Amino acid sequence: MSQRPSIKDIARITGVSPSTVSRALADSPRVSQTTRQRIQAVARELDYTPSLAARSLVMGSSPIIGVISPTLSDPYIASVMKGLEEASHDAGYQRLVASTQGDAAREIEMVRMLLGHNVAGLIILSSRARGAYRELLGQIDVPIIFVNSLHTGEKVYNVATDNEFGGWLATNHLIEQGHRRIAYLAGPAQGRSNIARTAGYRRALDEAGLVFDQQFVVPGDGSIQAGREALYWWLHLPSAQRPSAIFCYNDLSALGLLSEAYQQNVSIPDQLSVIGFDNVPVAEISIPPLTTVEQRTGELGRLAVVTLLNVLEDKPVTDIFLRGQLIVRASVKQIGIEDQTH
Amino acid sequence: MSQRPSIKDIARITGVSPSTVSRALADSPRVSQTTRQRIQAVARELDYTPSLAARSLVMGSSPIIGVISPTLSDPYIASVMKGLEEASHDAGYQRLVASTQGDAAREIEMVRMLLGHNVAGLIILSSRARGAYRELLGQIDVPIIFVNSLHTGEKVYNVATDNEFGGWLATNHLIEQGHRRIAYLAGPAQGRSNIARTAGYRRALDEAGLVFDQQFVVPGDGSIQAGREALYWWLHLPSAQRPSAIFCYNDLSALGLLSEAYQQNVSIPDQLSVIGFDNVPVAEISIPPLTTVEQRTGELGRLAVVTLLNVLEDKPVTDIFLRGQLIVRASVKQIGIEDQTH
DNA sequence: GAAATTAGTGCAAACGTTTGCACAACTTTT
DNA sequence: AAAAGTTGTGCAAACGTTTGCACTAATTTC
Repeated sequence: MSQRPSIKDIARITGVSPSTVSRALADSPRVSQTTRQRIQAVARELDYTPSLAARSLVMGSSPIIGVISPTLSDPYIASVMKGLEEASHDAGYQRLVASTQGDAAREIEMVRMLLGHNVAGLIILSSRARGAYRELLGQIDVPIIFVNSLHTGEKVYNVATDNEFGGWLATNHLIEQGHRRIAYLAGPAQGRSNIARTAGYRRALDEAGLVFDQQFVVPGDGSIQAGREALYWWLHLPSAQRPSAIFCYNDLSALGLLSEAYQQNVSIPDQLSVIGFDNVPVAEISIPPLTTVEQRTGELGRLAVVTLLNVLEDKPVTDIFLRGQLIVRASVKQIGIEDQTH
Repeated sequence: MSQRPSIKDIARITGVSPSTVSRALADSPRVSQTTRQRIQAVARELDYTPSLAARSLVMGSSPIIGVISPTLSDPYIASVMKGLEEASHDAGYQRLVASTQGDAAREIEMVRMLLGHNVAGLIILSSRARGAYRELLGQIDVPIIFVNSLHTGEKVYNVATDNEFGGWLATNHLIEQGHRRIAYLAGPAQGRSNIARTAGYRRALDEAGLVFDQQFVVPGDGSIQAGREALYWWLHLPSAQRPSAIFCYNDLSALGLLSEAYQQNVSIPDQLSVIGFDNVPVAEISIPPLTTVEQRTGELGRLAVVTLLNVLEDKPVTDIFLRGQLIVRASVKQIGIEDQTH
């Protein structure tokens, strides 16, 4: 009641030593069938829960995965978390989750705290702390898995979306649909994923023999608002210079653009084709439904855990780059040759 | 490097006892200025991080809040989490987060695990385990805060959205806009929040002298799909019997309805007014933008932490019921008397 | 039937902290 | 100059486990 029962209480009641209780509860073969059952019965009776603090102290590690994320309120993160949660639970691990609000200093502070808990490993989502790790990484002796941010080091592994490929896939789809004037609504300028998606965009253009035009890269930050502003950018272009299609850094900004287009009576996809990235749940019900490149977020989380577990078990591990598929909906229009010559 | 430095290492280096080191690091006044600084310098030098397991063991509790949630991938939960995270971080607490996939048995398992970690308290979101707690609650000596699910017991407190009020607010708004035939697209039938919103819906009808008609309560589960199906329910009604407005259990199903309406050329709000519940971020960019009742989710999370902290500090605490405001956008149309007489 | 093995159990140390108590060395009070 | 107080430090116990080692008793082997 007031105090949780300990192994000693069980020992006293059953008349054996604490060691025997410990072994019995761990189903050790070194304790007889009968005493084991007696002990387990008493444990159940007392509603015994082991002190994980004590166990962690003596074992030097605990079955907890430390997870660090810049935020918890982003649907992309939420989905990664879900995969993470399922996989870790199945493996008998719990998660200690810390969020950093995108603050690099706080990220490092969190790493230290989690290490103080003897976590078995660390999974870090979309790390914001670039160089800051350099020093720390060497010191840490638990494995670290970075999700969607690339780091190197001993016991450091990566699970990431192949953003370059995704960018290529999206752009290439637009090209295949006949588009020749294709803009890119960018994400956070310094972000790895934005840089990679931009690279994929350029490669697709290059392969199709189209010239890359910096004018067609619209600055943005992945927000709904950025999408809205992109529409005004488009509207203010002389119509002869307007792109016929735009690849958006993410679904959220694509949806913002769609919404504003509707308000301003710009018809999507008739006047402008739009493609997003992520395949968030609501992309399915936008007007028109959004064509996008899926990001296998749940899988990302799941694989991060699998990788971590493999490292812990000394199995061979390699960095993983996940490729998403194109999800074709209705925001991209096929156009003929005549449509694009101005 | 290989082993994290302990308090003993610092003691050895500085030539004092472990006790003194412990006190120095805790900024105890019982240790002299000079030794304190020397010790702290060495600690910083060694990159010392305290073993939280050891501390938790000796102190009998640790600055961790156990959080249990049915899922992590729902935007509503994500937002509550955000408020929770901010408030707890500011108070110097960490969170151990477990999710249950809505499984009551697993929820109880998680409670036990978290207790094994000596958590300072428990915050449980949208609990699915009804009666199952009865027995457990008495045993637990840490405070428990339930968010959006009502429980009673010693050291048990509630922070919840006033769903009855919200249901009333939404329905009343429709009535004020001239609607007389108002449907309700329900959520999970057994869910507390659905029951409360239904009650609010009925009360608003009653107060306006309108008769409640069970035919106008459409079964659903809060999913996008449920919203879609609701539109077909509406379409298949003889037009004379159709409601002019529908209050949806949540935004997600309202958005599903909106999307399907667009596909089927049903004009919202001209043919049907729609109001949601939650005010999720994308409600702002739906077509048309969704009128809804906000749920102050971040606040819910923040208040859960505040309540927990107050209990821990023996301050007086009461259950909290949060009321959200009406967010008027464009999915509800004002209609005159003539429009509703069939 | 003695020797060797096996099965079942207990002892005690260890994990890294915190903290009540004791103690020594000063400093102040009387 | 003795008594009383203050300041800074150390000792040792405690928290709840796990586990190597030792021990006894029963069983098997020769």
